[in-house]
Amino acid sequence: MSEVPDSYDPATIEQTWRETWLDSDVYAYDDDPERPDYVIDTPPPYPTGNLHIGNALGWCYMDFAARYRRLQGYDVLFPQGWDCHGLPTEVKVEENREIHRTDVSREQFREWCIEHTESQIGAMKDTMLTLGFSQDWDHEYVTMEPAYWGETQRSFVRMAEDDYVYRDEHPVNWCPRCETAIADAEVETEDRQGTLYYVTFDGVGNEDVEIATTRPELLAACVGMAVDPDDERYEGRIGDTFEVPLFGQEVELLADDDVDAEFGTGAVMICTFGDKQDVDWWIDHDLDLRAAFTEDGRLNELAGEFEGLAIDEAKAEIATALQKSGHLVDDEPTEQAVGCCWRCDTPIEILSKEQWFVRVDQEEILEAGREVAWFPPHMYGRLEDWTEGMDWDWVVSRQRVFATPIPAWECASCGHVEVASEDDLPVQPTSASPGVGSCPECGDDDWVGETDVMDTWMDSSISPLIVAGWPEEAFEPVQLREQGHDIIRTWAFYTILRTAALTDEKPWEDALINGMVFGDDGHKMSKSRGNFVQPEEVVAEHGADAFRQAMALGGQPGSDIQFQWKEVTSASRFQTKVWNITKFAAGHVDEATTELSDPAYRDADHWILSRCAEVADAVAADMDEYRFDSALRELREFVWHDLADDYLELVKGRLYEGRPGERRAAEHALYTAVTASLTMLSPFAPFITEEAWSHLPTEGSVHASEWPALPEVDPEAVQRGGLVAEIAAVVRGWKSEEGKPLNAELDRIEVYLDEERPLDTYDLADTVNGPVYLETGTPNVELVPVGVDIEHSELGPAFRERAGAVVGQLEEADPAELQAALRTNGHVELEVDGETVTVDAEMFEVVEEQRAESGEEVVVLDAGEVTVLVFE
RNA sequence: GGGUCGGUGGUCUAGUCCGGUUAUGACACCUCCUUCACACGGAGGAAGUCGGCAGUUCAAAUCUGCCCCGACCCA
Repeated sequence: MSEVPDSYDPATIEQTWRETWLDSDVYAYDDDPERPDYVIDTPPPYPTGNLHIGNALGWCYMDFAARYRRLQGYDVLFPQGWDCHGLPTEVKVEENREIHRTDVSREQFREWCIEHTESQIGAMKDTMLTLGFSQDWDHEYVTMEPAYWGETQRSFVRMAEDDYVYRDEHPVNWCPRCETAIADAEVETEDRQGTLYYVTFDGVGNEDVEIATTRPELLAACVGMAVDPDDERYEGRIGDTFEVPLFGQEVELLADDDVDAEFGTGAVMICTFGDKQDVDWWIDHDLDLRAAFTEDGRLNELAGEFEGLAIDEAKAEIATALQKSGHLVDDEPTEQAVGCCWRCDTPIEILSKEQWFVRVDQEEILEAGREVAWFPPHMYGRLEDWTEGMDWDWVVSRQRVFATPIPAWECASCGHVEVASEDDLPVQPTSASPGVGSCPECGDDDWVGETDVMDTWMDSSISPLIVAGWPEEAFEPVQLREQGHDIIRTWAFYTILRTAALTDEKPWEDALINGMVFGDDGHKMSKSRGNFVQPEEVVAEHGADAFRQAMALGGQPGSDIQFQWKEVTSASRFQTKVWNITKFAAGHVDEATTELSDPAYRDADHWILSRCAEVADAVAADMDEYRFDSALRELREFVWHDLADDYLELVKGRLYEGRPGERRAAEHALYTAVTASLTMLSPFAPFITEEAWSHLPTEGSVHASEWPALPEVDPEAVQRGGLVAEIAAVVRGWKSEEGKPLNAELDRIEVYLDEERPLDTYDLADTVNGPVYLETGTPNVELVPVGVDIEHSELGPAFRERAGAVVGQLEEADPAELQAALRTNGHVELEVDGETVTVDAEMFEVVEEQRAESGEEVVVLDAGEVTVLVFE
């Protein structure tokens, strides 16, 4: 406890707590067998050096959950990993050092990549600390370290033993710029403007046929032609032979249902390979393989005079040549969907290559996926759609350097492929030999180490296993995975696949999916649009707590949210409120307050404590469902209106000049409500709540406190307290309307209750600033019936189709007459459509307005179930 | 072309699953109020065809169908 400064300055206070927390163990995972675990499979981000606002949203969600679970008594493990391997770093290093990766040794190149990555990690970690995320940094993992990638290798070895991993030649997606195979998930379809060429294929002993293609550069790889079997234009032509223009190979016309007769001329050429469709036809019709492209996207010797041309050049030159030779009939612009490399946007090719694959067992993945609780639930659909649409196995080998080495060797003598044993790991097969010694097939010992490395997703897709202590410890699903919906088809998909393959388990209990963060104008953030916001900018302006609150309130988790500066403004104002409440409370409570036994609570105290208990339950229910938006809204509502506006105003009198027993009870209730509020707010605003906590007679950190569990209180007292609060609010509202200061003195007020109740007027008198008299019975006022209040749920079902007419009659009738009839008969009778209907008392209420009788110097106020007379 | 999610005062958002007071709150705007935690406050006000059209129902922001618009995913 100490003097509370008048204003709260996030910049200095947040920095102080950041440092304090780093040196403490408030966020440490204790591995305590007494408490239930709450383990988060934190995303290991790619070390770009910049934690953007979209990342920040996901980490806010995890941090809210982690902090909430700690308060609930869980032993929380919130680790942080870094997914280091991959192409972007290789490219960056090549750029920075002005080299090509093949200019230096693999070892040297890896070294430089590691060096580069380390500095990027530092920058992102700083942002995480700035934003107040509560990871346990003793549980940090870095995938480029042998300790990690050795486990990636182990997972590979085990999956090879279980026949999930195999090596084979198969057509794969190939990025000619990155010069590596890539998986389906790494191919993004882009709509591009292309040209559709109409090309004549000369018939060999029969009529010519015209085909349509967007890719004349593939003519050298043409191995067939196809039409729809039902296409009458080609009736009787199936089996005819044609000569491929310019290149001369002869191909046959096939019939296949998959040909779209509407497209172009209805005839297409089949090449190895233009797209996945070509691969299907190639397999179905058992065609030749004519590979016309090199790995760097040029035509090879099959293309004759066009050899060495890049794809774009080849397209243009071959089109020109077709025109000269008279084979180009026509061309027209067309829209086409082009598969591109998601890292570099280069259109991909399909090459047939010897590669390593992971078998995709769709049913196994879906089964595990269904066992996970998805938040929101429809996100499971994304996984299902993607999984069901998978038609190729996952190609996991990459022809790159900075990645986990594939732990395998090929025998130079007999071609036998030897996968490492677990005892060899971690291993660099390019510089070590297999532990097995000589080749088990031929006995030779001339090993060639595998130079291919693994897809980076092979590293990150075992993250839940790693954080859970696999392989030393038997794996059990961890509690939470948080990630964006954009990577369900990759990270979520691969993680479920791998966890099922390696452990036969689902990876997580809950999968919480965040949406994307858009700019203030509702568009995707981009520098060119000028709507780009960095988390650091927001922190500099209003502090991390305000940023975090804005993230929580942007929308419910799962939906895309717009970053709104006004949410930050409003959060900042709320924090001022919290600060002032704390300042006020700190002036009234001390250590003795906390030790008070059996406080002489008055009704207002019972009321606020019971409200607080309700809020604690409601907020916990929201937090359990990851409804951070709704949780924080409820908390703000309570703290601002119930606690500050109503309760504080009610007990000021007692606190400033009450008798000791009653004063101490108010102090105790105030202390209880304020500290409970701080605890509940601490997941959202960890800094200000910690600072506020430290100014109150509390112990330790707010982040080590317990979720409020307030005792049940007498419901009667709560009800009376609520009434007192309402009366105070009504009088306050009236004073304001009259233009009076809120502390304006009143002669007296009279409170009329239906029945005699021991309403606690002590606090009320101080608050309204005048004596309070409790009266029973009817006040000396005029009651003027002014309208009706229809109970639709009673009246509607009773009259069904006539309900509208009945309501109309009731609303038009003179309220005074309705009331008279009701008092005499207990019901009213109305003429509806020439028929007399009876409307019972429970179907409507006559609304009365209370007015002072003429000439009286009194104001009548209506506070729900009571009437208040104010005498000035 | 298929699928998913969304369309609520000027702006953003809750409510929609499970139909029934005056449709929630924030920001901005207007009026009034210095009061011993807070004017970064308090009390009020104005502002909404709940995307459109049909349907179901006594009753629809909420259920059903179709359509329009937007975002994303897939082809």
